[in-house]
Amino acid sequence: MGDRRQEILDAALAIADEKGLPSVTMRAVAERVGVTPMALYPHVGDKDGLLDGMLGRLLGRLRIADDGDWRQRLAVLARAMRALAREHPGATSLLFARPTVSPDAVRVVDAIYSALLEAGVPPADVPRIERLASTLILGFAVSEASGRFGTGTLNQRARRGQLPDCDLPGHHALAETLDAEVDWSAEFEADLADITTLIESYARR
Amino acid sequence: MGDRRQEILDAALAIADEKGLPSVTMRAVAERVGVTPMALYPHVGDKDGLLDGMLGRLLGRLRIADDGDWRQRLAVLARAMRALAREHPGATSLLFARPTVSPDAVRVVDAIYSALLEAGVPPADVPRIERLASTLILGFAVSEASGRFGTGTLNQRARRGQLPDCDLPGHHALAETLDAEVDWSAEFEADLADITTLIESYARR
DNA sequence: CGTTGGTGATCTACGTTGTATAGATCTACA
DNA sequence: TGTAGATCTATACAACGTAGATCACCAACG
Repeated sequence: MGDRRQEILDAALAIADEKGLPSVTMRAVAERVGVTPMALYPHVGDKDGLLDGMLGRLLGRLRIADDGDWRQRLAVLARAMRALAREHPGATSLLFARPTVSPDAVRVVDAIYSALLEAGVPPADVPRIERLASTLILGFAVSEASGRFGTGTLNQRARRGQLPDCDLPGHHALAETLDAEVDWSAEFEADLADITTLIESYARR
Repeated sequence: MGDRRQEILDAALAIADEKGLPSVTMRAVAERVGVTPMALYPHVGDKDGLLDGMLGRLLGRLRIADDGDWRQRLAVLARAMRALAREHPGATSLLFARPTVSPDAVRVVDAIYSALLEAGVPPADVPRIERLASTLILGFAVSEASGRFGTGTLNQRARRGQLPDCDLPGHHALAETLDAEVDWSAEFEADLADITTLIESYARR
């Protein structure tokens, strides 16, 4: 029974990957599964249920390492999350759109709790630091996948050309830096390093 | 001409605030403005254009302080962003959903650039730190508005009850901490302080 | 063997959505 | 007075999510 459900969710994810989230309609998913639209309802309940299920399936794919130092575990988890977002850019935007409390999501949160505790963060600070870290990691992944970070050099140039320069002193001062291409993987690693040092600073109290 | 457009966008924002984003339909907005649905099209172009316009109007409301120390300016901007998100929770979810490059958005980015430069962050690091800070601030605002952070104590209890405790060592170890109510304003200020110290650490190189 | 219950898929239909297209109305200037 | 441009309206259509009724199957029991 859960077998069919997985099949449906995977079909929905595939459609989102290929043609974008708006193309994920009950009819399209049904056709892909080889079934009538109404046949989906016993399995996912609802269109919203389908989207929630997609998100759950996404988080379910996250492999949670349980070996190694807390730094390694955190890094592995973060990189896996980003990889997932790049693999499924369409579905990634759901991460900030709906408040999922699926078992898979809780499992991920728990892994971060454990890492923070092992690092030595005071228990009273752990929930907040977890939210900070996951917001940053998820935010990065979603921003990268949804294009919020800008789609490259072209965009940067267009940005500056679009408005009178005199109104944008910051952009003006950074002109040459902004024209350089961004290595997003390097940026992600740098952010991860910043999170790690932040955690270490909390552990030293 | 832009007058009518503003009126339309404000009507759409009002509907989103009152009845949620899914209730923002062309017909509902038109009725609120006192006009036929098709009359909206010359002004917003499209349904997506309407949503983009709503986001732009939101960012346009952000007052950007130009007096005071960079710390103060950053803090004022961040708090204004959060206040805006709490005022318009429905429209806030658009922030991570669509890659807006409106003049207003660029203005905000530029304000952060200026603050970072004044703080003494090396120019090569400024764009990344800006993305880090804005991702965190926006992520917090969106998470709070959309309920991703969990809706309170009830939710935390439900979370732990939902799964076998043995599988969740982190939650188990933090049991009493997780039952405490969260002061979201205090958490936001703490995050803001963490961002500030991070910026200072980059300025010291 | 026939009957029964329950599980899942199907068929049809309805209201709502975004929007293409064509026509109506008003303003301003010659 | 007439004409061009801008703005709103009327009508229509395809696609969407899904309620409701029906139907096919298949194990279990008499």
